[in-house]
Amino acid sequence: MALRFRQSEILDIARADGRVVVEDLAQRFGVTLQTIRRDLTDLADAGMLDRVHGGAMMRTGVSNIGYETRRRMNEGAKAAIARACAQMIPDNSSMILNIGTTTEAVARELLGHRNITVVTNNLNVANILVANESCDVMVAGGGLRRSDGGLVGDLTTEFIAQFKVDYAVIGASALDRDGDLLDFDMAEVRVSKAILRQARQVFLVMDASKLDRPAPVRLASLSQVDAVFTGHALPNDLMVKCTEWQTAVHIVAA
Amino acid sequence: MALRFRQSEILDIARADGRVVVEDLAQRFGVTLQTIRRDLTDLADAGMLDRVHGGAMMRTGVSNIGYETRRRMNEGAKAAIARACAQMIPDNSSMILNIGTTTEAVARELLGHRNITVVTNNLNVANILVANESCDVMVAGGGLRRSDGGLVGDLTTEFIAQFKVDYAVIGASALDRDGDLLDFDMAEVRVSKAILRQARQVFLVMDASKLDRPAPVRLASLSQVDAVFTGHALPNDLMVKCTEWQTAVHIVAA
DNA sequence: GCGATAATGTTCGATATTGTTATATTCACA
DNA sequence: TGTGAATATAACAATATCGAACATTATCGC
Repeated sequence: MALRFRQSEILDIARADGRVVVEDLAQRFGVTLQTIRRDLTDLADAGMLDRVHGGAMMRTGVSNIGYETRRRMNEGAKAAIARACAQMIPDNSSMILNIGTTTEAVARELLGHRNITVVTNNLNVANILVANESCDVMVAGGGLRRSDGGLVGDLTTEFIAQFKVDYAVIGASALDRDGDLLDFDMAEVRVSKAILRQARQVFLVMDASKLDRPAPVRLASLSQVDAVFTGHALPNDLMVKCTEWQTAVHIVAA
Repeated sequence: MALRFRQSEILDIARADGRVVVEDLAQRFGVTLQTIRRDLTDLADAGMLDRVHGGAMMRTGVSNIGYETRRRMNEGAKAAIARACAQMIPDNSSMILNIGTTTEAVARELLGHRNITVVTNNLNVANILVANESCDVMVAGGGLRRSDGGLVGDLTTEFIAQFKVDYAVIGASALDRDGDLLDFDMAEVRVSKAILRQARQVFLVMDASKLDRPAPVRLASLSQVDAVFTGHALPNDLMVKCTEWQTAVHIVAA
């Protein structure tokens, strides 16, 4: 998009004040409200501003918004998947929960469990489980990623290595046709690998949106997973492999 | 959700003060109570605030009556102390913040600092500083204490030992006449001792209620502290000792 | 100058926000 | 546990803002 003269000035003002008001701009530039609105919609479409009623504002920390959107996505399905997974986890057991909005849903479903120990590198999981008095929460140390409340890094990996738990409940960004679990971030994957090593049983929770989409880093194979909880059936060839691998597949209706 | 102007300001205020009051906001923005309530409900629905009777507060996760009471105690004084302390901490520096409602107040005052690294064993501090995009947050791993969001235990101590920072900002439960800092919990004290070892300068923040009351575990001596920020003057004999020890004492008016 | 194209202005129905009022809830205190 | 005050919710009316369609004006290449 070729920035018009006025538009680039609007951006300057927005950067300085954090926000702009349609009425003010119209007056300042001596044009009609409609013209300013057109400018703002253009700028918003180009992703340089967030349009709001009456004006526009600088982009709010992309992080939170993106995370909120992801959290809302498939909310019902995630809750159902999480419930199915939580039902397989008995009281008086220990587990690790990693990063991901679906594992957070599992944490919510664990609020009623008694006498459990949860190790997590997800700050949101910790915040959720504070409400369960009968749950020991161990927070893994590490650098806080503000996009999703994840704790990642070598220190996190080392921390995880100190535990040995009954269950690992993990999410993944993607699952490809070969049955490989994929993710976007190297540091996060290192932590997740450590989690797999430290758990006697591994549960994968994953909503349907994760099926067959690309992500660069390989985390593990479905063969290393004891049970998958997901919303839609897996492709047939994968189902066959799962049988070979003795990986239980739980398809959960929302 | 597209945040309205007012809503994003409300969020800023909430982040700075930890909470907002419907009546105050209505007055400040010159709108009716109903409008503010609608804003707060929206923000709460979006998961950015927790709605409470009469207003809203930042989500702490830690919802504990005792903790809330402590946090409210001396609120104004704590904020003033925290501000004085934060002013001594420059941009581009690293620091450790430990457990305590006063250190949390310091975290709020650090929301405007640029390019800082904060290591903390306090989940609330981490939750607060998520809002500062220009702040690297390292969360120390360990067992989560739900009474105050503190992370404690040997793992926490080990984690802390891996850092070396410019400043330690610590709170203490009590300060006795000899200038000894005291606390209630052994595990927490071990962590705090580790924090002292890993910092080049030590700041103690403490509201007046901590003066001269009993607590069983000795954490350190004022002589190990570089500067104290507190609300009321220390007893005379202690002031003399502080001069000997070259411990700066900043008395902050609320 | 002329036609084509882009930018702006004008108008108006649709939508979003706020205020107002009446009615429920919740809280603090006895 | 009950009571009054404070606070919250819901419904509706009054404004303000928006977006689209079309008319008008400016700009550009020829």
